[in-house]
Amino acid sequence: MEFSNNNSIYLQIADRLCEQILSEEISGEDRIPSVREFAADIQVNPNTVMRTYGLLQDQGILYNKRGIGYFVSEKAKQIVMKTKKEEFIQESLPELFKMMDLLNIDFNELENIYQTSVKHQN
Amino acid sequence: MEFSNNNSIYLQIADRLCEQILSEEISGEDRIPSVREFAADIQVNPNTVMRTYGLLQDQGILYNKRGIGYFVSEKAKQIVMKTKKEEFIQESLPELFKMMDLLNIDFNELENIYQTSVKHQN
Amino acid sequence: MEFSNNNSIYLQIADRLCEQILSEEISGEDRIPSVREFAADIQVNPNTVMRTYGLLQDQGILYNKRGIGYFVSEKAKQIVMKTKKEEFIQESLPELFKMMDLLNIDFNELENIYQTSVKHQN
Amino acid sequence: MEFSNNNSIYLQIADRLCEQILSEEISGEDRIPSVREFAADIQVNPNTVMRTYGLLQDQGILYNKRGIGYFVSEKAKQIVMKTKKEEFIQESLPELFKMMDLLNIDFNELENIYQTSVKHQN
DNA sequence: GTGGTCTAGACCACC
DNA sequence: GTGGTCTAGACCACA
Repeated sequence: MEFSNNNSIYLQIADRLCEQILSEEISGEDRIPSVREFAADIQVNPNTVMRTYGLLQDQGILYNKRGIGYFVSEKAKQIVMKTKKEEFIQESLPELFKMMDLLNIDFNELENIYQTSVKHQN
Repeated sequence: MEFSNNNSIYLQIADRLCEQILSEEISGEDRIPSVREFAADIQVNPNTVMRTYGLLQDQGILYNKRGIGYFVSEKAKQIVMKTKKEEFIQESLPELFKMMDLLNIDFNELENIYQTSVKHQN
Repeated sequence: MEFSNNNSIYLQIADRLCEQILSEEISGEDRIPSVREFAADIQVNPNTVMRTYGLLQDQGILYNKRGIGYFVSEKAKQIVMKTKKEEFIQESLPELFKMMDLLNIDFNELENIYQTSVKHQN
Repeated sequence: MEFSNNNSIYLQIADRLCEQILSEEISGEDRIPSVREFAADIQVNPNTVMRTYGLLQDQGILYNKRGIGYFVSEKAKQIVMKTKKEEFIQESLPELFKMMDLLNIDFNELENIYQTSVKHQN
């Protein structure tokens, strides 16, 4: 796994897990890899993974069975959905719209780019 | 001037100057405040302002007349426009579309939010 | 390490690192000393070393692994070579030839000085 | 007149005057423009020109007749020649040869470039 | 441990 | 007055 330099690694890992939960690649009650295993897998310091798991646990997205491992909680998708949506609407979008204004990009142009990008996904 | 904690101060200052260039509050060949003056103005250490000015100079947005001060370069707006637009299209937009996909937000919904936010600006 | 007064310290450090890269004392993927370590080593403030590392990172000569340290990038030698060679041919040489002209030094004389200086290196 | 950012302006002016003396564009006992006149001519602060004249006066290249102006001294060319030649051989050349070594440029290559540049002057 | 940022204060060359 | 550099020391997030 590759990491950008803008964001801290443990947050990038968290984001990736959240995406997998949203897209249901992993879902309620699945066991996720152990800290060490995951760390080895993505070539990262175990402390870093620990930090990710801790964060997601605090948010109720993961839970821990002592001695066994970490699991995706039943409400995980719901929580992630809510959190991300709030963040998206209240933080990302306003910034985005402001940028569009400064760059003189109107909504039609945005729609064009969107249609194009959707086609490319097929 | 107030600063958020997510981003370093010197970058926030840079962003602010770029916005002023885009909105033509300051434009080609204008002299901008001296390092010390600006620093006092926004209650920040001169070194921090120096860092901002240096960064923008490296990007060709500002230039320096020795012993006189910093000036907005003729092509400043053009450079800022290009840089920010690339960043927007290659980084912000893909993330936006990905997020819309994951959060099940379709384009109509986005447009609604956009229209609302535009109204609020007036 | 000793520093001349003509040039700023952080640039002299950068030059030294570049020379070591050219002469392959340090090469692709090597880790270089941490900011603090290097600073202590050459008796200079950490900020000054930080500035050097930052500069070389901007040029693609160094890169950073978060929390681990700075490394010489794979293409470092290539980049340094290209940069320095351009600088040499487009700036140093024209000045050299102009100076030779003004000082009435012909090419044979230059060659003599060169041969002498080469001998002294052995 | 345009100035580079690497060197202080007053030194660039001094260099230019020295070149004109070496090439005999201006020579022994010529009167050179007054500080104000020259400053206006090259669009520079009079203090800066003052500094140049002062420097060259200290080196015996210019002399001043009070109330009349600055003049090129009789031995000007001789002095400039000696000073520049020493500087050239003891400072510029060693640095140049070191660079050639690091960049793997041998003397033949240098000669080729020289021949080419000489042709282009004709 | 690593880098990154910021402050405070100093000194210098230069215009 | 201007920028430019450097030091000392602090604090923080991160691996």
